[in-house]
Amino acid sequence: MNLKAERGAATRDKVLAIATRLFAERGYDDTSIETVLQESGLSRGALYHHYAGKEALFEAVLEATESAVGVKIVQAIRGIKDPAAALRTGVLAWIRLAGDPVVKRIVLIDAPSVLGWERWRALEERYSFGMLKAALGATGAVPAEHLDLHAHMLLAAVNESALLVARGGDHSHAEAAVEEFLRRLLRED
Amino acid sequence: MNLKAERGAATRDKVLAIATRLFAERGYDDTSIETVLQESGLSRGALYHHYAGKEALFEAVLEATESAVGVKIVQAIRGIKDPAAALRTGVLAWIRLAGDPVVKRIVLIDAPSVLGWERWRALEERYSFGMLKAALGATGAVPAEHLDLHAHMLLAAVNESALLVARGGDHSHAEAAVEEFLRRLLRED
DNA sequence: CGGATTACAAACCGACTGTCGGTCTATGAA
DNA sequence: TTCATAGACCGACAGTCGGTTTGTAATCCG
Repeated sequence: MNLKAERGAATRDKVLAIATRLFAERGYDDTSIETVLQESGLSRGALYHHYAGKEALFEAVLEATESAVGVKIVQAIRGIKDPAAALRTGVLAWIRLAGDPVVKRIVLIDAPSVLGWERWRALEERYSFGMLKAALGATGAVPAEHLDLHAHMLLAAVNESALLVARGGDHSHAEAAVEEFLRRLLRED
Repeated sequence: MNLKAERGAATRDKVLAIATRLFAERGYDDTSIETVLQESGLSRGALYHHYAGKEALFEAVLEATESAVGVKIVQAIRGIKDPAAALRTGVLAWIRLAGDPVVKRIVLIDAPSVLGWERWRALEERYSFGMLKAALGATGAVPAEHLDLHAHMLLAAVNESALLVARGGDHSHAEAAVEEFLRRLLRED
């Protein structure tokens, strides 16, 4: 189980990379399996052998993207002791990452409607949301009974500003606004 | 130009009502024009005569929904003098309205990916966002240079909690959390 | 070696969106 | 009253797309 498995994995990776690019460029709806097939030189049968369908392919793309983003955010806050500082740093890192058109389109725009809100939420729980909730909880600035909801609202707020930045807003101005927003939420100053 | 125009308007309204229900129940992708035709008893040609395509039909549905929501929110805050109270009341009203599956699915989930983020934003500007920005500005609690971004973040946060409630969360608990969130943002207490 | 499994190929199917030529009828001017 | 026009509506059709099925070659393993 070596040569075959490796070939399969290589094919999956190739399709994943191409699909990621296409989904990011054109969005889910306007990306046809046909195009993925053409650009990868693969046959229908091969693709459907590795992925159950278009939606499953998108889910794999989403998962890979979220995972990559998660790793970068962890790197950004590594070594920061003060919980509030870690939260602020992580949030700003996330905003910069979400500026990437790939992240923007796949994670923030298409994911909820393609997977359905429920499944999207479950996936977010394992990535951005999970991290943010932990970081927010560590600051102790929010009453425990509201932690979950506040984390959700904060993430949504941060995602929105990330989209605004990606749309072409003033980067540093947006970051300043987010920092102010955070200060108010944590009742700092 | 009376009988004809009326017939046309009646047909448009009928299609709009049926499409609204179907889009809300099944989502944009899983709603076929075919089904809309069946349920309305209309022909393909007739529908495409009134609406340029599936996307245009969705946009009309979205616009009608947003408009109806806007009217209800205006009613809810009518007569309230204190800006902060008006903001709080409007936000809570919006959360309750967004609990409606129709609003949830059409406005909050499908709209961004169907219209594309840009066009969705432009439409929101004329409805929920516009109102919220005005209300937030009236409180004077947020520095002018951050008003726009704070309004965006606040709306996103509120929308998220609306989705959480619609998903089956504790209604009153969520409202309490949102009120707490708002107090912090406005630096009240 | 030989059956089982895996990777891939290609023809094919049903469903769907959008187009196009055409019909019917209300309207308003001649 | 007549008649040209325009808007409402019809249904066949083409093209595309997602997904299925059947088939083949290579690899793995007992």
